[in-house]
Amino acid sequence: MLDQRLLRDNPERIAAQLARRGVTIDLSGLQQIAREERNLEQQRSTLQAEGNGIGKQVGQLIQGGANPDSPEVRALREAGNRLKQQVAVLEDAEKSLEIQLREQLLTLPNLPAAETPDGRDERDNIEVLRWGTPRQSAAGETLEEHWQIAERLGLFESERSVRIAQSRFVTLMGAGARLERALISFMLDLHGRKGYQEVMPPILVNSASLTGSGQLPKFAEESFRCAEDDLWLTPTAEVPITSLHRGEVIAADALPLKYVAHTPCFRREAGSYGRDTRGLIRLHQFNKVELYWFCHPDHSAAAHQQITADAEAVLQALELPYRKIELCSGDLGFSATRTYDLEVWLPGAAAYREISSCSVCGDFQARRSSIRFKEGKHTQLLHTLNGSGLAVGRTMAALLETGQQSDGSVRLPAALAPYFGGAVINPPQ
RNA sequence: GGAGAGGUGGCUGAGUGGUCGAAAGCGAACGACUCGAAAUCGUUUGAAGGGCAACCUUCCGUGGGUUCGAAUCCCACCCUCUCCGCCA
Repeated sequence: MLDQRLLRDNPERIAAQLARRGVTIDLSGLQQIAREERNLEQQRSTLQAEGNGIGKQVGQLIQGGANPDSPEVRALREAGNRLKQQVAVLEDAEKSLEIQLREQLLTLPNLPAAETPDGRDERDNIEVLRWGTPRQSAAGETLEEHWQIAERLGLFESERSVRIAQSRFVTLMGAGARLERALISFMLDLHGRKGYQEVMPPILVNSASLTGSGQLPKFAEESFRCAEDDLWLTPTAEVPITSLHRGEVIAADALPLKYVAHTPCFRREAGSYGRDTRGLIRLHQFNKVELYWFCHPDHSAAAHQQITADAEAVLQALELPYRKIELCSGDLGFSATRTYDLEVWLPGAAAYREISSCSVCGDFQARRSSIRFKEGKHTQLLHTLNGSGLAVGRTMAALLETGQQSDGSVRLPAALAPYFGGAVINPPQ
């Protein structure tokens, strides 16, 4: 959520920044509301001060022995009543403006950081670097896509999963299930050694949590919902982790708080009919290991570099070639001010695919969730960052395509062997 | 699901309808003592909004109500805890 003071004083600046995202909006109406609200607040508080004075007078008179029914006291009581009515009217008007204002502010995305390059959509994103040598098919060699490999090796069931749930769900089987588990443990351990505290949060989250991290109110159609209970299946661990400290004031010297969590993530993938229908790339339920920082505003830019490096470290340890993309202003997610995407090379598909997104959200989520820190006497909003480290299913896809051998087996990176219990997946006998 | 108890500041925990934003303790900050530290003593220490200085308003789970005045009384809701039942 954006700062109301900035809205009152300088809506042009907000509009200019939102324009970089491709959001054109006239904020003069909102500014009016914000100013009118402040105006009412001032009037109301003056009247309340008057009323408090009357209350105090009455109290003193009665304690001093005055008759509660004396004309003097009665006159004061009547004055108090009149004030109370006036205050009630102002209060109602003020409250309705406040609600309007908040409702509308909650639908506005975050402002892009100064460093974020301008652009309209993903075509304007900037490639920052490439790591590793992408595997290309040798002469006469055909590289399979991961779902072909997985089917051949019996790593998952897709058709039977439709029976269990519906399309876009898979059941990992045998070595496939074991590899998923190995990857989760491997990632958690790797990040744990770098100072991230491991957490396993609820994956059903309430509306307040989704609002706090920015998924509501605008993106309700992206999440699965248990309507009876005001609970939703979390689309990312970013949601429960943000709310882990919702409403708190944290001591400055406790920052940064760094968390890593593995959770299943649930997304409706509305509007992606027909895309990535096979395999592990786009599912309603997938595993993800998420990195999350609560940090001091002065350190968030550096933290963004670090959290991205921590995600890259997983790809490097798994020997998976990737490239790092900086998103342009038009391609940023709702809550982000600046984002790096990591795209892993899929040799079978001969394409880079997103496997991690590392964003700094400034105070946007902190304001929605009221998460502050205290430094000396001052309490102020902190900054939040999140990054996938990594999306597990897509990691498996990359490993299968990268490690595929001409004999039909798949070779896994050495780092994974202790977790998986071997470095090769062989075809079934 | 049934019965009971309770929700107060960073934490623990008092609170009779009338200077209660709230005792006390802990924690924290500063100062004194000390070569330094501990201990001790003293002072300070909640948040949001508005003016941005004095100051004003609001906030004791949430929302209503009674009253000149509510942390305190009334109503509804939410949540937590304990016991029982059920259950991995």
